[in-house]
Amino acid sequence: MTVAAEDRRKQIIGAGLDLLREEGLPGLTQPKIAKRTGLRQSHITYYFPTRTDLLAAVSRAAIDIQLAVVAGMVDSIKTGRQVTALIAEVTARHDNTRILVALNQAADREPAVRELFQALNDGFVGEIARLLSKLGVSDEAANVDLVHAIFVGLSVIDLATSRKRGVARSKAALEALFRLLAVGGDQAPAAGSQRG
Amino acid sequence: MTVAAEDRRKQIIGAGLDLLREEGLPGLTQPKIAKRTGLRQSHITYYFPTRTDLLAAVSRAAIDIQLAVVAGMVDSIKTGRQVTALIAEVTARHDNTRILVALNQAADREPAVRELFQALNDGFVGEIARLLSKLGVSDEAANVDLVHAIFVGLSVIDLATSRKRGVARSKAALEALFRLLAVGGDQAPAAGSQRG
DNA sequence: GTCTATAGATAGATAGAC
DNA sequence: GTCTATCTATCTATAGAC
Repeated sequence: MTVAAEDRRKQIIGAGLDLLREEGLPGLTQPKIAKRTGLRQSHITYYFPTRTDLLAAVSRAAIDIQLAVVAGMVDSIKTGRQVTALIAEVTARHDNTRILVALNQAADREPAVRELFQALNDGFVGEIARLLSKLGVSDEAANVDLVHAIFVGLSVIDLATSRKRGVARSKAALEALFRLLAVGGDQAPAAGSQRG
Repeated sequence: MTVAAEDRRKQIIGAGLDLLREEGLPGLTQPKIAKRTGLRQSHITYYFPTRTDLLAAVSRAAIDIQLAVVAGMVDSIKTGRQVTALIAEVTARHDNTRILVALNQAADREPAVRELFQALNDGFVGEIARLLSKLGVSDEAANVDLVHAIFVGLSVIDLATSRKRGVARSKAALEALFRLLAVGGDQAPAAGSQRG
């Protein structure tokens, strides 16, 4: 495999990621990738013989991006006051959510992607545990799964909803959760905890 | 519009719902509906001239079902002890989640469905408020949105994940949530609250 | 008003030229 | 090994028969 070929593979995957961001899984087609990369349609088949191959390659890249997003999010959080605003902002990034939903959908249909998706979930869980530790909240499994679920749920709901103040509403829900976690986690209700 | 025509419309919508349950949005095609109903493909176009018409009709029916599921769930809950097991069970119904995800995806692309989706969310929110009241938990907006997002998040994660004990894990997260809500909600930590 | 046959668009994959 | 032209499958929509 030459250097040029490897470049083209990256090009194809990059175009595929952009399509997932803009249109979700149904947008990931050979003709659309061909148009964006300047390659011919049948050329995509050459580098990725079957649709499953293409999907797996793009999914791998998408998962890396998702994990980088969440890792960056956790890294940038220094105090408990920032956490809800930062997560709420990410739940409102529809391009990011479309990738998440596309991966989810692909995993539901393609066993190959399903296995990859496990890695994404495990990575998410690890990062969230790191976040909770940072905030001084117990990182027991149930707490981690709660934060994971609310992140996914808020993202998905926001994608399909055009309600006003969507981000503010997500932020309020996140504040409610983290307030509860702080109170319940160390059994010492903080008298001055901010109320949404 | 004759009675027979109305029957066929219902048949078509019914077949469409089954396809959403089994394959999600990409499964909703005229040929597949035709096969299941015994009608010809072009017949589907006759009753629903464009794909958007068909999608809107099926979405309407799907939303009714989703609301009925959640209303039934809330109705059947008598005590706080049941709530986590019941919700966890619903989050593991993949056919139900596929409809939810399909609606979400359709709403992201089709303005017509997007509007309908608002009704689903409003209905969800109303039912969850009713549930929280029933349980003696404050039904303030943030709490309702919190439970809503957790429900959606757990459902979506479970759909694409083949982890062992998925339901048990969802149940543990829900138990943690409702324990926190009960404690934080009425400011009176119940000493004997069960731990997951 | 109801239905059939056919057209038109778009997808993924193959055979074979260079 | 790389690329082009072509083929088959699948989906939606239309024109027109009954």
